[in-house]
Parts: sequence; structure tokens; C-alpha cells
Amino acid sequence: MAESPITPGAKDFAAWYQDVVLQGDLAEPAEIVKGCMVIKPNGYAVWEILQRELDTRFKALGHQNVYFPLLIPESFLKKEAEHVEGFSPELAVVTIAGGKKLEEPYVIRPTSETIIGHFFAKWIQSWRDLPVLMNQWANVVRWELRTRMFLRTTEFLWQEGHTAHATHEEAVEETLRMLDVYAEVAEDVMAMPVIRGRKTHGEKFAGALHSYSIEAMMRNGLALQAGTSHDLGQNFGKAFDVKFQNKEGQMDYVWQTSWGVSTRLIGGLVMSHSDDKGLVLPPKLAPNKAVLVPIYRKDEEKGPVLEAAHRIAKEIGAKVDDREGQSPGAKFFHWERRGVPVVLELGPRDLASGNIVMKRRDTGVKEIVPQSNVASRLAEILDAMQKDLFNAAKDRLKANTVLANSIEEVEATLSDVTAEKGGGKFVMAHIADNAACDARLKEFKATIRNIPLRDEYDGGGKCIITGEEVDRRVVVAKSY
RNA sequence: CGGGGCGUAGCGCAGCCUGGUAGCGCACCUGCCUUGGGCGCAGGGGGUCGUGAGUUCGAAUCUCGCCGCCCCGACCA
Repeated sequence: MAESPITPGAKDFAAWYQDVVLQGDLAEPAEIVKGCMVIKPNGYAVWEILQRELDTRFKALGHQNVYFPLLIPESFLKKEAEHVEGFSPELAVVTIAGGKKLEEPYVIRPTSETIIGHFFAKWIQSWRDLPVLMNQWANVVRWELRTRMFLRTTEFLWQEGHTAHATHEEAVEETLRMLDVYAEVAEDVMAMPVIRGRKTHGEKFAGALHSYSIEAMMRNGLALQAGTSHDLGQNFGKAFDVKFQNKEGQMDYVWQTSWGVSTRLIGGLVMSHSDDKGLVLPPKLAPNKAVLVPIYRKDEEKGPVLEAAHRIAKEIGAKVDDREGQSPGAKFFHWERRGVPVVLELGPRDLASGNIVMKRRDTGVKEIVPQSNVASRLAEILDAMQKDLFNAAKDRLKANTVLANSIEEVEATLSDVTAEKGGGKFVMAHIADNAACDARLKEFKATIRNIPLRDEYDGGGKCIITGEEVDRRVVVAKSY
């Protein structure tokens, strides 16, 4: 047997992740462009399904898609004090264009609050213009020092929702509503359980009043921030002078929100479900839900096998791998690495018996079913696999979540955890939201991932670092 | 920016120390054979050895400069 091209996850999780992405044909490093990647057809197809799932939900809630320029005048970023401080270090700036040095440089958008704020100011005069509910599918650039495919790349694809409201209450509702949409897509479509919560002051979006996130646990126990939703307050409204006249006839600044998920979700998908054989895709996100491998020995078998293969595949929406010159074994490995949920085998034996062989990607279980039952059995298997993947991930999350009642305990649990070695945990502890606590956690490279919206533990307690009273336990972990 | 490693066929690498006809595995092409978990056999194509200079009769190999990439750290909604 040939040696597996995939490094075992237990040996080196980071190498395993790279191998799964490459062997699954999702993406490859761009090499010639530092920190960037090429998203290949198999990876882009997954992204398109995710886009469709999200986009449908956004539109059902009244949002409309728009597109703003890639280039933003540099001065715009500077209008909101926290925003510029947060983003300056990672900006790519265009200083020369058309062979001339520009009067004012353009930054390549790292996010679009500023340029959208400018146009909101032009479009909004009255409370009757509100709410404005917009979404943009776009690419953004952030000059990160350390990149990993999908998880953190210099350029990435995302959607950014931007809304403006007449009251803070409405804006907060919108912020939490969109966080729920993200959680639903993560759990129901990606089969990736998440914890909804509020970000600490130190971890919030630069320029927001409050940020909320969904946090998922990867197979190595590290946290992945899978989506964020921000209550921007009136910060950008004031910075860009987005004013409206309210029902009482007074001028007021709009209350804004912004929210986003990115191609990072694909990284989360890989690190939630895949194994040492390669990619495992939940059926709802699989570009090919089933692939049929025809098997024949002699020329006289080839015709009938292929005929039956195409007939059955058409009936159930499967793809037939009828490539010449590749053995069935090679084809099985090919599709296994690419995460196809169900691979079917059809050969002379099956033609004689009227059966077909189905193999499930996640469990590896093979079963023989009558050809007349393929369609219904396939639907059952896909449904079961979707649920099982979620439950397995949920069990892993539970099994690796622990309580801690002293900072030493938190430190002992997390200090040796790395992305490569794994062993990560979500440590639930009473910790206050302030700079001193952040600094103490940073000593062993952990962070408060979020403060859960729903307290599933024992309510309030004293902060294990400062002693002050806090109302619930927070999630502490190492993260990507 | 600090520390470490590496640039040789599409990919992965050997050769370098000790200078003398550019090699191996995979992939690719052709033919035959095979096909129920990575078939086999035979033949074949593909390289300015990252780049520039120097030493030498002769440089992938020695010397110096430059460029790029990877890993660790710092940085990071």
C-alpha cells in the first residue's frame, strides 16, 4: 500500500491541516504572492454553497447586496480614532497609480465601515430612510505577519453586513439577530457547534461599542472565532456625520452595526470533521454528495456496468467517475481525500445481484443495498451523517471544556497547548473584563474568547485574578 | 525585525564536504496488460541546478553579493 500523503493529526496537527487542505484540493499557497492562497475548484465550490446558505438568510431578513470600491482614501481610516489604531499596522497602501504619485494614498480595504459610512451620510436624511440593511460580498486585505491557509491569509473573501438604525435598541437587536444567523449556519449547515458570546473590551472590533462572536472548538482544542457581529453605536455615525431627523424633528446620529464571516469558515470546517484519511465534508456543504465508481474486468462487462452506473447516478444525482486508466482503488482514495460523503461501487457482481455498495466517508462503513433502494438509502445516510458529524463535534466540545477556579489552574491547563501538539481546552472561569486580566492570560498566550450570552454554568462569582464580582464564567482558550 | 532552515524536472528529494558527461521516486506521454482499496511491464519526453559576480582549463559543487520561500518568535476582530 502506498504511504499516506497526510501527516497524522496526532503527530503534528498543523502539518495535518495543511495536508488535508492540499490533498482535499481545496487550496494551495500562492507562493508568488506572500501570504495569499489560490482557492481551487473543490474549495471554491464549498464556499459557493456557504455563500448561498448565508445569502438566502440575509435576504430573508431584508438585507440587500451592494458593492463598494476596493480602494479607500487613507484619510477615511483615520476618522474614527480606535479604528485607525486597530487597523494601521496591517494596511496595504497604494501610493502610485497611472505612473504618478497620488495626492492622497488609497488603502486597500481591510473592512468597509469607513467608506460605507461616507455614503450612508449622503443617503440618509430622515428616520423614514431607516433602517438601511446592506451586505457586501468582497475581498479584503490585511497584512498579517503569520498566515495559514483559510485561517489567516493576507487577502481573503468574506461578506460584510452594514446596517444603520434609528435607535440603539434596534441596532442591538440586529447585531444579535445576525449572530444567531451565523450560529445557525455554523451548526445546521457546517455541523460545527459554536458558543455565542460577547467579546471583551480588549478583543472587540476597533471602533465598536461591543462585539459579539461565535467561537468553535477545533480538533486540537484551539478556539476559532468563526463569525463576528458588532454593535458600532454611533461611533462611525459621528465620524462620518451620518445624521437623520427623527420623528420628533430632532437631528441624531444613526446607530450602526456590522457583521462578517469569511473563507476562514472553510478552515473551521476542515478542523472540525476531517481525519487522517483526509477531508470530511458534511453532506450539506459537499459539492458532490455521492460519487459512483464503476468496476469492470473485461470489455464485455464494461458496457453494461457503465450503462447501469450512469442510469443510477442520474437517478440519485451522483457523479460517475468513469475516468479511463485509473484503477478503482485509486479512485476510492481520490474521492476519500476530497471528502465526498458517500462513494458507491458498482461492478459485475452487483449487476448480477441487483445490489450496489455504498460507503460512508465519516464512519468508513460499507453496506450493500438493492439498487431499487439507492435513492432513499442515500438520503438517509446523508441525513444521518450530517447529524452524526454535529453530535461528534458537540461531544468533543463538551469533553474538552473544563471548569477552573483559580488562575493557576487555568494556566496549568493551557500553558503547554500549541496548534501543533494540540491538547487545547475551553476553560470556563470567572474572570473580569479588564486589561489586567488580559495581561495575566497573555503570559501563557491564552485569551478570553467570549463571555457567553447564555450561562450554562453556576452563575456569578469572584474574578480569579482581581477578586471583583463577575456575573458568569467566561471562555478562556488558546486560539487561531 | 531576531533565531533557524531551504532554493537542482510539474511535485518530493539525492548529488555539494573532496570541482570533471545532471540523477532518483512520484507525476506526465505511447503501447501492452490489469481493474471489488493507491496494478504491472516495456519504451519515452521534460533542466539555462534561484540570481549576479569572482576563483578555475573546467562550477550544481568553492568565495562574495543579491532575491525569494518555509519554520519558530514578535504582531494579529
